[in-house]
Amino acid sequence: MSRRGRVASGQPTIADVARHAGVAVSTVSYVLSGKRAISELTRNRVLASIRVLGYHPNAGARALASRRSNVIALVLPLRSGIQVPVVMQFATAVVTSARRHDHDVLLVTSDEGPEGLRRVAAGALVDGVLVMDVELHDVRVPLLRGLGRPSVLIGVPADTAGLSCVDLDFHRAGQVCVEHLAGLGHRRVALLGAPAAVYDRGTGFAHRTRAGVAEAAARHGVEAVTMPCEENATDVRRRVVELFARYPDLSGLVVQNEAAVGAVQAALAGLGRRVPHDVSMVAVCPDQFAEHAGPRLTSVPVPAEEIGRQAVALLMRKLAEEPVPETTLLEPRLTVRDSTAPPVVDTASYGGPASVR
Amino acid sequence: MSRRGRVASGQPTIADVARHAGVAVSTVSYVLSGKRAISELTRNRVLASIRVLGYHPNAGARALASRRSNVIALVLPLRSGIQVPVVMQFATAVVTSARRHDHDVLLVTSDEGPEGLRRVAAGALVDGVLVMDVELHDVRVPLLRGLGRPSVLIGVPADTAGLSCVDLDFHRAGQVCVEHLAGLGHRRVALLGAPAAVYDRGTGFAHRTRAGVAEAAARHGVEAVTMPCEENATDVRRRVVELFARYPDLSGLVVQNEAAVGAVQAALAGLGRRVPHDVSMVAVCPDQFAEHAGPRLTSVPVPAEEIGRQAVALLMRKLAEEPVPETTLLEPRLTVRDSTAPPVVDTASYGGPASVR
DNA sequence: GCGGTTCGTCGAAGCGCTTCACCTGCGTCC
DNA sequence: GGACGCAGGTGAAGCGCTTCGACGAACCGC
Repeated sequence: MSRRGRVASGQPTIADVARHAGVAVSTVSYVLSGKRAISELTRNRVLASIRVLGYHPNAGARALASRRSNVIALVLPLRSGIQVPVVMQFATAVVTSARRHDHDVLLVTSDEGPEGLRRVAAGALVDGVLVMDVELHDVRVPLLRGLGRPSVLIGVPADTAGLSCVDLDFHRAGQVCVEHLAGLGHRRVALLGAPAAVYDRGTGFAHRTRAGVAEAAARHGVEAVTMPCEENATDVRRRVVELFARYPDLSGLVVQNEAAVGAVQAALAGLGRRVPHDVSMVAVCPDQFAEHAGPRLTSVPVPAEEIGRQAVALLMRKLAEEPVPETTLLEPRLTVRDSTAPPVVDTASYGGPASVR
Repeated sequence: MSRRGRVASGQPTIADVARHAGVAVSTVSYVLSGKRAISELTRNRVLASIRVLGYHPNAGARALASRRSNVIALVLPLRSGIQVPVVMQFATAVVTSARRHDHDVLLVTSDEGPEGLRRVAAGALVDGVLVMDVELHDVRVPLLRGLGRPSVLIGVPADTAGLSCVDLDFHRAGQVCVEHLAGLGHRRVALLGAPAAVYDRGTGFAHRTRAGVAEAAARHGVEAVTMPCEENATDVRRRVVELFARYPDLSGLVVQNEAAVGAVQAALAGLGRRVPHDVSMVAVCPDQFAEHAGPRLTSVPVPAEEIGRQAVALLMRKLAEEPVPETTLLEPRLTVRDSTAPPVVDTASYGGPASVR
């Protein structure tokens, strides 16, 4: 007796709607799903009843019957060395895109470990999985392969066989930065990278950028050195000082650590090196950030929003059992602003480090 | 025919477990839920079968039958002026705590508007709701009251009747900062607050802090001015310059804007004002941040983790239909570090602004 | 040794939805 | 004009789980 439905939960059920509209339950279902043709007349009656009763389909019942929860899992990294704002951008892009595809997002943190993934996937709580912050040799990768649910990685592991990955082409990003500096005439550049921990655990983007920098440098006859870099002012300062002590002719800097950019600028100022007069600087950071820095930074943004959108789109295609490419790499885009310039060659007009402090 | 179960989804069902263990389906259920006494022997047989078969209960079926999804919604703010790292801390604390209570977390963004809340709540996708970034007169508040599901707010609206709220006691935090400065002997202080947009939309924490600052100042005979403050270096610099131009005797600063702290320091340095010699500064920011700044900052942290944990605990108690208090305010804790000191009174030994630049 | 408990287990009735098989009428095609 | 297809609708069988009532067996007090 369906009076129970109303008594128990307070929410009207599909049966209430059907009764109110004078049609069968299945008809209501078809109106909602659009999986069958329904006459204009009936459809409108049903929709009216839905509105009048304030009906919302019960997610559990729907998931049980259709074997689809319309929820995807987003596995977020919550450990040291991550770029919190960038992660947040990903997350919001993912949620927004997922909603457009009529899906919700379940937040799973990596500190629950792979077990969390298995739990939500095996229990059919989620239809598919989005994994962020993928390492080159990630423990979750074999698990994903045997999960029995579609998944998309944000980031690219060493072996992509049987997976789908989306990311900025960080190799290319590294190249682009160096090419820009080389084109301006710089002959020695340095990459101030992610924190050491990020390299140590083999995070793809850090390694790929480094490789791209090295490769482009070799190709353009530029000397390139790489240094990991923590995010606190103290460490940044030490790194920068060390860098210029060791390589006095260093004139170009690639900073791939948004959180450290401000500290790098401060450290350079402390050394009396002006940007871009004495040293050029290109940052891998969001455009908004680059715009507000002083001077405005030549930068390559990580298109978090675009990546998140693509990742969701790929996952949806996999859920629909359409074929998708294994790897999707987005082309980096370098925007020239005020922090890069040709190096000073005329030592006579050189107003650099020595004259200040 | 339960062969269908295995064929269709690949996952073993509770019926498979029951058959394998030679017991009734209900017995397996009771083993899992612990809602009835089960003999040690039977329990072990069932648990063994579960392990052997790799059984995971189907979330949809469970939700349908039990009217509990074991999922809570976390409504995150994703708009301008928020403190991204703090929000992230909240989120991770919430996810971690929720997992300890055997719940998962569904991410809902505010930009879907109140409709998103209604959707997940009415559809029984979630059992309860956690709302962040609450405004004094939040449109979601009336909605929450009529939602028919338990909710907990992180932040405190103007009218808390019938709600449950958790937050740092920002009023007290404002007081504590001023009391510390007053105790050191400062006679004119300024609050560099959140971005103007945050005040404009009536976000509780910003208004309460301001009120606390004003009140404590009045009580201690201190002059206090307040200025909203954007997060980019340009605006911060302008504000700081303006502040000291208008109030040359200003010697104490309360900065409630983690993202601006670095820029404030830079601006002060630019004006030739040393911290803490010429101006004392207390920040509302995470301890870790305060520790790494130079000089180390006297600060009041927002205990995001603790608040998140409490919020989840409250929500769980509401789900269990236990009574909970309307408002839970956490006492702020001020840690004295190196950025505050008594003001310079001996003008003879004053080596401040005028002598530099 | 006989009612009354308590313990451990079982069977079956849903939970609210989707989907399949089926039915009816109607226009269409040779 | 009979076979056919199709649009539009119905009923009922699950989906995999929880939970209620029932039931036998063991245990209690007297």
